[in-house]
Amino acid sequence: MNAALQGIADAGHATHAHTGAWVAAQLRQRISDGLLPPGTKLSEQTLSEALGVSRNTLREAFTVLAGESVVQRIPNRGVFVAAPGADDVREIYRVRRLIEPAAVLWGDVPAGALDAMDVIVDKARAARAEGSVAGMADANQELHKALVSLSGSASLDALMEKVLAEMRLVFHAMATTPDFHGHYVERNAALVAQIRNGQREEAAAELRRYLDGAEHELLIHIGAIP
Amino acid sequence: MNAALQGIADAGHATHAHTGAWVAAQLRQRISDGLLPPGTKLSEQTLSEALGVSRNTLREAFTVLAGESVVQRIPNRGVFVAAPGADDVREIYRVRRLIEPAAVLWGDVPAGALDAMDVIVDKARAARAEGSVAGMADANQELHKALVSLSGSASLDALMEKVLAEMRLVFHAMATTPDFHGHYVERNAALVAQIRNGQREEAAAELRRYLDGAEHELLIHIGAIP
DNA sequence: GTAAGCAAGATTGTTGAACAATCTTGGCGT
DNA sequence: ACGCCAAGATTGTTCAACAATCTTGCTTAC
Repeated sequence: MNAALQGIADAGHATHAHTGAWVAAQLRQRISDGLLPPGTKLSEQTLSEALGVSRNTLREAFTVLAGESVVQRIPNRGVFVAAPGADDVREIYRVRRLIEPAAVLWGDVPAGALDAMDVIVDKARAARAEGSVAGMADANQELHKALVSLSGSASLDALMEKVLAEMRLVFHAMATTPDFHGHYVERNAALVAQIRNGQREEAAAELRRYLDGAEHELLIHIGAIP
Repeated sequence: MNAALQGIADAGHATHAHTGAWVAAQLRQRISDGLLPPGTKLSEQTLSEALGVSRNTLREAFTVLAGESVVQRIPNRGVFVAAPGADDVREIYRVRRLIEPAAVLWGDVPAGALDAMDVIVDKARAARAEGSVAGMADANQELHKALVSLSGSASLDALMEKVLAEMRLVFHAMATTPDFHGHYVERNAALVAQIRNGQREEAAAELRRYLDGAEHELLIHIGAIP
């Protein structure tokens, strides 16, 4: 049995409203944390035994995760943890480059939203100070999620969440994880300041340049651009 | 058996790669066409017999459709065709008001895209000339889908498709279906002309006003605004 | 007469087993 | 080394069963 699956069965086992949804959540977490790296095959028999659920219920969870593109289903071959490639990275940034600046430009900023973003920026600075790449990555994702949430739309929040989950898969697929985020800590801070000053258009334009650069850097690192 | 289900079993029955996906497609179609109106209960036993599939496979289809918000699942109560309310309408327009103008503003316009839009506008005019409300509604949805596709993003296309499907449910839920779209035919045409002229910012701003008005009109009609 | 409470029936949630279809693996022969 | 074929393993789908929950209709008390 895969070591990453050990102990899943022990975690809170009270009767769950929807067992299928619970199984999906467990797998989503394990995948997001990198315990189940991209490309890993998720065997029905192994997993159903490890999780203590029937194959049917597990397949329901697979259907949920496949709908979220967390997992790829190949007919008669099985289910694999999604392994995003260069095209997926480009698609991720197409989405981000559209909804993030749009939320900055047209979203309304509720009281406290900017303060919350400042807290996130401080968290990123603290992580940088102690050299925590993971901490910076988390803070970065948190900030960009907060930007999209200016839209006030749950659907866009969900789309952004899906996109960021795919970003985590991209990072997990990389052999070495250099510090992409260090460069962006202060750029994020400047962005928040611009929004606070009401310079929406400038912030949106800057954010688009920012995302262009980030995409380019990432594509170079995964070898899609020489 | 519900009359809307008659004949489903007869439609092309060759072995399907994924029966669950096929069942989901059948139901999605029936719901989108209004044969299964919002609020309809989808009984597992009835449907599994009508479609000639097992309850397990049907439940897999339900999981897919629930993930698309086409259907609402209430634990131990069953599955119902989604019945969007005023809040859902507001959410729909939050999304549209963000991604449509953003695609107009920042998308790149591939050769032929504008001509394709002109064709759609002509289709809308023809539908209006012969008084076909359904024809105008279809053309309208097609045009706005084309606007979002300027983004070049499959994810945003999918989100727009989901949103428009929800819009159809809203219309199906209305007792009377007045002509919302007649007013917008020429406004759509003007929008395409602005894009053709390179007046992106003006087009985006106009589109936002347009969507504001449409949301307001719809909310009034469903009685959410006095 | 109405409302609360309860029992019987129906529906959903989950499991286990079974079988067909397809894929993978290993050995075989050329 | 290469292709081919049979055996085993895995997935796709169905069926049957049972527990948990909901619905319905009846009874009973006030």
